[in-house]
Amino acid sequence: MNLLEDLRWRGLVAQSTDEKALKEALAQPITLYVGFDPTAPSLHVGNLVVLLILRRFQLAGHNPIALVGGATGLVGDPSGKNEERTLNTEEVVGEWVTRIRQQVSKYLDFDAPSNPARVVNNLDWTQPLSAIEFLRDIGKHFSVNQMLAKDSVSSRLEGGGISYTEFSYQVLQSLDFLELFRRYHCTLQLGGSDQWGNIVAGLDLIRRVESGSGHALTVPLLAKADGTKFGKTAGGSVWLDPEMTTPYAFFQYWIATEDKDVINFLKVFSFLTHGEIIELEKSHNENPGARLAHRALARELTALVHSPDIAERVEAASRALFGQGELSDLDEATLESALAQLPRVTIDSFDEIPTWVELVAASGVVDSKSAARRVVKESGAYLNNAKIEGEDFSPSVKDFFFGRFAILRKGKRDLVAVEFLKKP
RNA sequence: GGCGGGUUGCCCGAGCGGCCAAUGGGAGGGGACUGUAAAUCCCCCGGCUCUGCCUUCGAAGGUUCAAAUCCUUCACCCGCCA
Repeated sequence: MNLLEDLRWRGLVAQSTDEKALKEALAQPITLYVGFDPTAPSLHVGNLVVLLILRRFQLAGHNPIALVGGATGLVGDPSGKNEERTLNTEEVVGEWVTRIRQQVSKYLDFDAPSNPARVVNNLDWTQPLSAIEFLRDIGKHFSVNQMLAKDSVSSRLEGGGISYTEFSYQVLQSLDFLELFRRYHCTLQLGGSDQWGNIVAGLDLIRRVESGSGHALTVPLLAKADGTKFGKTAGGSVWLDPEMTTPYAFFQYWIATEDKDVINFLKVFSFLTHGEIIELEKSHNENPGARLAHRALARELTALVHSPDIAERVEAASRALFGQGELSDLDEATLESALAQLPRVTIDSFDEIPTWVELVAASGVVDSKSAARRVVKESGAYLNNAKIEGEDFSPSVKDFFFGRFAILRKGKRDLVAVEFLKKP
């Protein structure tokens, strides 16, 4: 099965330019790129879809380029947005560029002998351009009529309006494609399906300026089976940065995937073979309660995004803490390493142990003490897996395993470690 | 430039001098049932030193015993006319 067929099997093809031509082009190694605009300090799981496809292309022998939008990030892409975005400062965007550059690098191989990856920043060729050059050399090739017809623009004209800044975004992105075509003979751009217009605009520019041709391939915007947004939790996005979403929380996010989505997600995100996925699908259909597919998904992705080592630790923690067994049966080392994955609060004395409410509020698992109190009132508060009652309940010394650890739980799956640490 | 309409809690959206921390829906949270799933049902959903107090209804002032509700100025949005 070739790459394109594999992508189709995984449900990763939304639209492409002439399929036959693309297929033929892919018979030889080509150079392709995907752009990531720095709109946050980290990429999130939604960005992972396209990023992993880039990786799939590299594994299939093609030359991947990850473009970090140091320039476009300063302007703002109107695609898929119904409102003008507020601009971030150059310093902030610059900082994000650095971080995302590193992040993206993790998924690509820069030492591949025949097809090493590249990371580029479009600020490099956009910055030196003067306004006059931009208007004369680039702008001249764009028809405003066509620009206005683009979905991203026309929907905004009907709705909240659009600034000249965002209106110009497609020109900048087209320029990127042209530049990469010139520098590296990059002939394919991948992106989410909302990027179609921008990508095709780039192809037009390449045709006009260089009489060259290239291809476009877009990926469906990933949605959950129930139609809600993918990649969001109560706390916001699921980030790739371990400082922003801990590996444990990341693992938990995947393990809590709805049944209806789990096989699809394995196809989209995992590098498991078709055979392995079909096998998991079978076992999942026969015995969904065993959650084998969920576990595989969570393990694969945590290993990929964080590391196999971290994935193993986090999974062990998950098993220990959610296992059928008694917490008191765990040995100290197992418990300690499991708890290391959780949000934690420390106490330095057993004389006046804070209340359950105070501890949970301090952990950040709830937004306020009121919220924590509510949980107690609604009988969702647990200490070491036993339900507690009363807003002023405090753990006592005997509740600490090995004199060191107690585990608070809010609801079904939010755990907090309380650790006793002697004052130095 | 003129005339009119709007800005409410995470989102949508009622309220139009006291009974308003503010109807309703969605999102979110807890419980029951399960499998750390879905569906369903019940409950909750500004904060705190919690029978009370504090801060919220675009911003700042003002009227009043009392304002999200009235007045003034400012900002932004949306219509219609020029």
